[in-house]
Amino acid sequence: MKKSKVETAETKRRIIAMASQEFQRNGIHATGLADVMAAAGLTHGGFYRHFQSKDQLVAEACAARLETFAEAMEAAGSKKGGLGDLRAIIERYLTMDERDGRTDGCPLAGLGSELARADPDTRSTASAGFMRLIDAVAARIRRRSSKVARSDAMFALVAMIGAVTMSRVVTDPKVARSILEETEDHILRACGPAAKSTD
Amino acid sequence: MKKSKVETAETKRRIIAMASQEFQRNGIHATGLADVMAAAGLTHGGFYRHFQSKDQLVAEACAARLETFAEAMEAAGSKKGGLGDLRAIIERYLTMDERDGRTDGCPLAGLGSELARADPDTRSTASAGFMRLIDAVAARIRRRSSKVARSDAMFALVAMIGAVTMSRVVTDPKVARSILEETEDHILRACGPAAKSTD
DNA sequence: TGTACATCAGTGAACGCGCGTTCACTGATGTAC
DNA sequence: TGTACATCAGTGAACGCGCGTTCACTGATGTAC
Repeated sequence: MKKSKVETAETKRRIIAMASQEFQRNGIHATGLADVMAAAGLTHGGFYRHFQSKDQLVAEACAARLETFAEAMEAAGSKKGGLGDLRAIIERYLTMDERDGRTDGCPLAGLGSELARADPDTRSTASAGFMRLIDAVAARIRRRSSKVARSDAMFALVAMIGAVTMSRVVTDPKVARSILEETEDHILRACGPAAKSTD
Repeated sequence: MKKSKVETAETKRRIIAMASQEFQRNGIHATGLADVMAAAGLTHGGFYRHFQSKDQLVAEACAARLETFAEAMEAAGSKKGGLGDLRAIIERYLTMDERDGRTDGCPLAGLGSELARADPDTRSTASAGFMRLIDAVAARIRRRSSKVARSDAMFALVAMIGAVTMSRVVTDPKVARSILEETEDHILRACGPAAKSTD
């Protein structure tokens, strides 16, 4: 039962989408290829018509999710017009919906320590996504130089990634919420329009 | 070959120490019990004389490493006398040695996304360790109220955890170093003695 | 203090299971004539 | 346009492997007398 090129591409896209969802929910190591293929409505045997290895799927799923997530961030930050709103981006990231997996979450927070041990391809992909997110955030920070804005954006991102991760580690939802809220306050104070700065 | 109580306790301590090391290096999922037992100089069969399950080992190893790491932080922050030095604590955390596993690393950064999916016991243990680290950092931050100091300390910690995690994801060591250095600058600016604050 | 016995830390083989990967096969599709 | 054939996406069984866990066994220890 050969499929048309369009169908084949659509199937591959669906496998990647399901993989990215399962990895985000259960982690990379804990997600089996059979789980992913079943979620895509296929049997596991067909996997190798589309990918050379699980590692390749991990890299492509990571890239796809970073793409989706970066678009969501850029959209959230552009709603209010002008240079865009830093607060809107941060509020989209630091929510209980993000913590509890009710949004298309950030793979850097969801898979951070697993990505740190992933193969070079996946880490390169994740690095590129990180840089793109930095640019998206930096575009909403007004500073004398773009270098300073990028530095502030990088800091805001690592703080958000750490905050979402720790909000998930912590068992008490109230503590989780306060981690997210306090982080938001601190980032806005450090990087918002009125922040003191070295520029 | 029954062992004395002292020997048994020492063996268990050694298993936990080796486990904490292997988990930190390779991740929880990727570390097998046989690896841990071999590192402790034992065969895998004896594992269940000391633990009920791998989950229990994970919880105890996490607790042990957090204890060690918190002590190292407290010691680093106390060297220079007085209330202690925030900068010394941050400098101990945000180093390439920490990134590359040449120190007794922080399990919150090393295992973050895996801990977020761990069983409740392990997450409770990790939460308690996180709170202890917050206290250690807060003790080096001068603010009008201890509540504000704790809030600043929490923020400094999530930023450091995110920074170390991302410094490991990123493939280029120069980028990794700059993430660590810029994060240090930003935290000192946000939480250091001269920081503007809401208190 | 000396003897007999119960305890139990540690060994190493074995358990069932799920993993990533391979493969012979099927049959609808795209292609060549 | 119609026919014959090569392609290849997807199936489902099978592969070797390592996992967490169990278990019968060993033998040095602690304990009871």
